[in-house]
Amino acid sequence: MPSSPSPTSGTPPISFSFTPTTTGRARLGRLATPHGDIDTPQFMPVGTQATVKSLTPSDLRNAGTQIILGNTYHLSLRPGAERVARLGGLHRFMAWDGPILTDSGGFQVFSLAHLRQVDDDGVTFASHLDGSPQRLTPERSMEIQTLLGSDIAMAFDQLVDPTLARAEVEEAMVRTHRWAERCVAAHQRADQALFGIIQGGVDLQLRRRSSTEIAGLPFDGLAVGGLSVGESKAAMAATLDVVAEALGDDPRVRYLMGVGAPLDFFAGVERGIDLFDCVLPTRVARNGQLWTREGRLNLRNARFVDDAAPLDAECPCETCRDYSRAYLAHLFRAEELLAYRLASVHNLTYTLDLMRAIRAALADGSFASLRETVAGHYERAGTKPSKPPVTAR
RNA sequence: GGGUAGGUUGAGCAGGUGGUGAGCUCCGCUGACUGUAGAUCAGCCGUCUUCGACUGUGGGGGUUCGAUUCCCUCCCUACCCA
Repeated sequence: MPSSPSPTSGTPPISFSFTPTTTGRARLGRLATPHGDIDTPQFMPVGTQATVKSLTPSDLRNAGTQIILGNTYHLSLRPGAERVARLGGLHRFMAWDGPILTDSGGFQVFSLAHLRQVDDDGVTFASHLDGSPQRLTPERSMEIQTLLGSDIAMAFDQLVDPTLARAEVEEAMVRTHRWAERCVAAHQRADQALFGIIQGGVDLQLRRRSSTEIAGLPFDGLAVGGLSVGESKAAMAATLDVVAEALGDDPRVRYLMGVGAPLDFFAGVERGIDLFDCVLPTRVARNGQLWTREGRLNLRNARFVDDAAPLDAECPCETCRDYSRAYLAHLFRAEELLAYRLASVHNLTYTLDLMRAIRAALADGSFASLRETVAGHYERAGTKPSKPPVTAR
């Protein structure tokens, strides 16, 4: 059956090389793409609609971004994949000349569950913009991603709530496998990589099976999907362990989709994950939550209105270099647009610096102590007191 | 001086022509956010000993079993006329 040849003929669109480390299954690597190289482990900011919200490509570069994400579903609705292609492709359209990975629309099967119907051939969405029917199939998803011209395309998958009955999780997984074969068959471009996605919820048997199935296809990279959707940290870790075990010494790059909380990086990296993406750093930034070496700060809190200190004294970003917490607190209260940019610049810089620190720690064997340090930051301000004591100042 | 419309919990408003005014929107306080329908959402937002109780409709007085509502008077605001 899927003994089809590699979708690429001649030189592969990407190449990945890595060296193992002394830290669990963690590895240090380098991923070469048509638009540049990426150090791994690496974090990819999410730019769903051809923009990482509130940031320019130059902001992204300054924060240390090496690769970003775009989205099939959103861009096909607006402005339209064919239009993007006519305008020179996604890189040119959004003026980002670094690598781009496009998601397949699979996540919207989950996040827009109330707006779609799934069948074995594909998914019909009621557009969240105007309600018009929109059909997404593995073939159309491949076509859209080709039109967008990303460096890395993702297979079209179905993810489900892992707490559903096993039969439902399995059904979505099996469907994902069939779609994966169709994506491989439909994917034509030689200069675009294609990653497969492992599903199976938090059922370890299903995950093992899915890992083997997806790894059996000629994908350029392997992704773990369907996690960080509400399951426990322990369940995510156990699932990643099983996947890592099943993949064995498979040399392809490994991508954990949708994970981006500081401590989650450590859990992924030590289980062999090379790539992460997440909306979390940028989304929470826009909502006033800043990640710092003092933990999570909610800049909307009254305690910051007179705070002349920078967000994070050790952070090199523009926000921390030039502005005070009091100023940011003011911007958030006044709903000034600059708040969103300055906050996003910081959280992204923080996140990418953390990934860099993780790579350095892997290189010198200090991963465990780095994790302890970061955990300390978030234990203080990150854990929510169930009932805060009456505070007197 | 005369007239009109008003004075409701920080602000702005609903409501209320005799029988529970704590209802809304801002502001404010707190929390959430993990392949982005979210620069969004949720809770709280008079006081207290907070599964309840109390106070409160500009001030004062009157009628009434009962007044935010009716009557008298005073004060304040906006506008109109002198």
